[in-house]
Amino acid sequence: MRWSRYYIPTLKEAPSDAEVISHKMLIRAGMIRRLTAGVYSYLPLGWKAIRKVEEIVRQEMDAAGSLELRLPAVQPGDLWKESGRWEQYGKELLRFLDRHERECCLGPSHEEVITDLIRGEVRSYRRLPLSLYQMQTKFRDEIRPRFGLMRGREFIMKDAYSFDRDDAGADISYKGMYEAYKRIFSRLSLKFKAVEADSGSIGGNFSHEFMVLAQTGEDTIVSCQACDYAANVERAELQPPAAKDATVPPAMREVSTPGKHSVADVAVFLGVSPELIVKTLVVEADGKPVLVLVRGDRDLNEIKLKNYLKAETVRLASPEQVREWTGSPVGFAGPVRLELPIIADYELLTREGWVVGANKADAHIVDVSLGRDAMVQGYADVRNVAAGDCCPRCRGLLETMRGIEVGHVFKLGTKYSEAMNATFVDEKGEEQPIIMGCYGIGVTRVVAACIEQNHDEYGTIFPPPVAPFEVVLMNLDITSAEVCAKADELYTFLQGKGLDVLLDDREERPGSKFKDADLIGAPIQLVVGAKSLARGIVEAKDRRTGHKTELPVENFADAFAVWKDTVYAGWIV
RNA sequence: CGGGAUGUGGCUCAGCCUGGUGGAGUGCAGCGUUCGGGACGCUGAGGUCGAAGGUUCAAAUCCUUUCAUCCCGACCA
Repeated sequence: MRWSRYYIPTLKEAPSDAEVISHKMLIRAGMIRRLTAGVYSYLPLGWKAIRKVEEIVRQEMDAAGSLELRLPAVQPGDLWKESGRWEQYGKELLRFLDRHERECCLGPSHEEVITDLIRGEVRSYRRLPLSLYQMQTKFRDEIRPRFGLMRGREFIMKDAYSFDRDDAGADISYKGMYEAYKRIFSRLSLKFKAVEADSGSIGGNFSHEFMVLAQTGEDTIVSCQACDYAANVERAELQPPAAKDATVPPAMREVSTPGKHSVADVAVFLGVSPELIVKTLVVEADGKPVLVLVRGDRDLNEIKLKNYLKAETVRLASPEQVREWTGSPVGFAGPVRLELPIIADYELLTREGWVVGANKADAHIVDVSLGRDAMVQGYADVRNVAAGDCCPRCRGLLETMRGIEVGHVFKLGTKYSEAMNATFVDEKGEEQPIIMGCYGIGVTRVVAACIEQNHDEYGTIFPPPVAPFEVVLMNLDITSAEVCAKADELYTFLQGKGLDVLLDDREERPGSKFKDADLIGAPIQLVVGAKSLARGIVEAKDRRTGHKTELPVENFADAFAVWKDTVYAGWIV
């Protein structure tokens, strides 16, 4: 491709509403433009990167035996009522009425549609197992879309679905997809980790997320330094404590803590460590109050709590509810003398003598023994894992890191097949529900994740498999017939080698060409100019390392081949 | 949905407090000088100052409403 004929509207400055690096870079490099909140146009360069990701995904899905198809984006509300998600999904489901006032939605995922398709077609065990996938635009009306392609309301996703006769078959399908995902993200040169995850509203009982490691990731993941345990912090478990300090404190007593309603304030005011304070969280579980106790320096994990309580909805109570239920403003709730269900985190078993809220304004109680002074109904694992905790598998040390969720594999089981009556007839002639799995990859998010993981102050640095152009070939002297001839010759040569080459033949000064080449992130830059040509060389730059090499014009083919291999080898993760 | 902020040429922003002929940089078009890490000079095009209403002799500026966008939080696959 000749740059003069291509369209890459690069910008010196990023729009002020772009927060994260990938968002800024995608816009500055002329790859995307925003239409409205969370909705972007993919410009030629951006679309080219997306297509490269799609192609790798497609190759690996095909290799894993999945069959590509294409399902509708417009879906009837009735189908979603059958699965129960019409009510469950909430406002994130983009709904509308058609001209006949029929309820419709734009698909945020396609479990319903694919289950509907299969239940009408697959009737016999002889047709199973079956695996189908598609690349499609998904619609999720996020409360707060942000970070460019990272969390949009409209985005491209690869979603695959497996259908099996039994659990053993479903396990094989799941494992197959898990392995395919590992190959995909490795081929994309991403540093990633597969972690155990909560399965959320899609349903099912077991899932793994594929996380691209990056500081700007929206998810926190924990991993064990000793074994291969890794999990989303939403899911990561903690074992009950092994040891317990049974030292009983002296009688509890109330102390005045005027205006000190945060753990940090109370700790400073009383001169104690936050680890000695019990944080009492007032929670509304299915409309009813529950007190949840965690150590002052810990965070409540609402998903664990929800699972423990077997509740439909769990949320922190409003300040009004806190006042009504505990008789005190937010910040002074406590477990002493309160007739509400109380759940405490396991960690609170390790010692006694806590500082707790007194259920009245400006007062706390010290030397509290939860066993003696409060009515704790149950101890459970309800807090977030933090760095320094013990691995639930091997008791090794856990560490935390940030990740961008780019893929998710679920074992759905029979959630949808039972709700929607998708069955097959087995060898014995008996009707059985199909066992399902579903597997997603956020294609557009992968592009953003690539940039989050690979960039510098000058622009994006694309891994070769994702780069819209692998080589930018700069012609610095377009008025020189000699330079043009050589540039064109190299251009043809490189294309002949199967490389995606962008020949910068624009009427621009060299400085602009260098800046633009850095910005769009091609892993290889080649420079042809009158000066270098006079010396018989072509300048080559490895975009990732910044190293420059001089390749001889004579015998360029061999020198380039060797050099290119070393550049690409540097990308292997 | 709660809290905070911002809407002024394509982009980044000043002007608003204290009302009186709408600005700069960048980008764009033309000409000239330049030409290996975003050159310089001159000329030019481009704005219903987010929208509506109000106050006023006069509104980008003050008031009200509204829409949009962003940030924090809550919510959530």
